Amino acid sequence: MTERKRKNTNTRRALLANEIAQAIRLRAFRPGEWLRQIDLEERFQATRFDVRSALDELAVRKTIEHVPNRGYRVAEVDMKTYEEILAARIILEKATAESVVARIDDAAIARLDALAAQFSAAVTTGSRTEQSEINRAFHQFMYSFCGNAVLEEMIWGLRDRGRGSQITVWSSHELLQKSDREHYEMMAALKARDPGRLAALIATHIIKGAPVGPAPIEPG
Amino acid sequence: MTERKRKNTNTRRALLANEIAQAIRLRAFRPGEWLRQIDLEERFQATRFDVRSALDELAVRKTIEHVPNRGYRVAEVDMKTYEEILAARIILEKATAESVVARIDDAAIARLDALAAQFSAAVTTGSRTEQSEINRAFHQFMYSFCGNAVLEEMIWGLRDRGRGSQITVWSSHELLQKSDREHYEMMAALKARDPGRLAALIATHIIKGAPVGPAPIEPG
DNA sequence: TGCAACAAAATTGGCGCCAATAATTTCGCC
DNA sequence: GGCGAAATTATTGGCGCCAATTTTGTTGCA
Repeated sequence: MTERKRKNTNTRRALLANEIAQAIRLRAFRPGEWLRQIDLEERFQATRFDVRSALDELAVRKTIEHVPNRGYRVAEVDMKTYEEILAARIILEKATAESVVARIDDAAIARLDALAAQFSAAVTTGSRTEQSEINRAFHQFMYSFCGNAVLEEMIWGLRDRGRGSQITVWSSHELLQKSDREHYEMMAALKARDPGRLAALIATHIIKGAPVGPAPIEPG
Repeated sequence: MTERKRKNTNTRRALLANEIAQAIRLRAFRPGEWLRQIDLEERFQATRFDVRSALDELAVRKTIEHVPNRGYRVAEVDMKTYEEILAARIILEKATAESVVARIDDAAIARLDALAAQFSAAVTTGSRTEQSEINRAFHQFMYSFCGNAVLEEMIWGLRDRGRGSQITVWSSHELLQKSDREHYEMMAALKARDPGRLAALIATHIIKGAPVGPAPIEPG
């Protein structure tokens, strides 16, 4: 009766899908770029069948887009959808504040402090992808205390989808520093056990991290 | 320049996936039941390949579950996950209240009134699936005015996932009547342009529609 | 020189076959 | 007669092949 464990998500397909998803996250493939199956099977040492399965999965997850008889390309999200994604993220991520404050313990707060410090360091010395990964780790660890796996999953799905926009996440060094500062403000709210303040900070963090105003130009 | 339309979601796969999803929604296949590929290709007159593609898609959407070398079965959501889904639904559906109130027009309110009346009728005369479909139509139409397609999509994804639980949605006739009454209370809040009240009603509607207390026993 | 039609190459995508694995039945032994 | 092991059957799943389609390149004509 104790043997209902093996809920194995299909090993190979999901594995490759995540590899490709990560490559997209790291901007190895840029929004709008075509993903040729032949290139992928060579790059990831996979069979054509696995590549196609993985691409199908990513298409369902809206990470990429499928055009019949043309292939798959990294999803480009238009401005309207991007704003919808941000609005949805604000709703979901704000909603974690209360339970995160309630459940997080001192050890976890210490670990978050360390991650915030890591981000501070990366702001000056690290590469763009390092900054991104540390930032991700910070928020992922914080949200993991909300006690709702379904919610978490949706948040990360949305964050991934948002990458497909033209908006550069930290378009200037000032914004990067602002993000850095806000991390510490969140830590303060956490330590003060103030969920309302944390929620407010999360909202501005999401909005300010991606400025809607002057859209930076992306060279083709 | 006007020809960037054909974002054709893969026709056949998605079509079959939705057919199967609907069958699951209508309880033609019950949670935990195995979906044999041979049966499906006969039932839906599709090739084995299409069946498998559709099943993969549904597995990514968490409507069904894939067990390697065993096949696909309708997802069974455990109690913990079910509560997480409800919590997430409350967050998302409440969040629509403000913009729905702001955007909905009188014609739409009239149409919603009609749907509420249809549901009232179905409470006494209709079948369980009729009730379910009308209820779905009511909420779908209402939420369609929130102006955020991403949000809507997530809401319907969660509602579908929730079907996999052991909980019977309207476990008694009283709960069905309660749902009916609440629809009219929502209409009143809409007409009064009171988003706060609407949000509160949505929350209780979700909680009360699926009682957590006395879990009804399902014969194996 | 520009444009259109045609030909060649490259890429995607449907599908059927058969090996691998699990479920079921049968058979033999205790 | 009950239990376990081996054989049989059923089902899934990996994969390669080739047709359909699109893109690129070329040629001929105005």
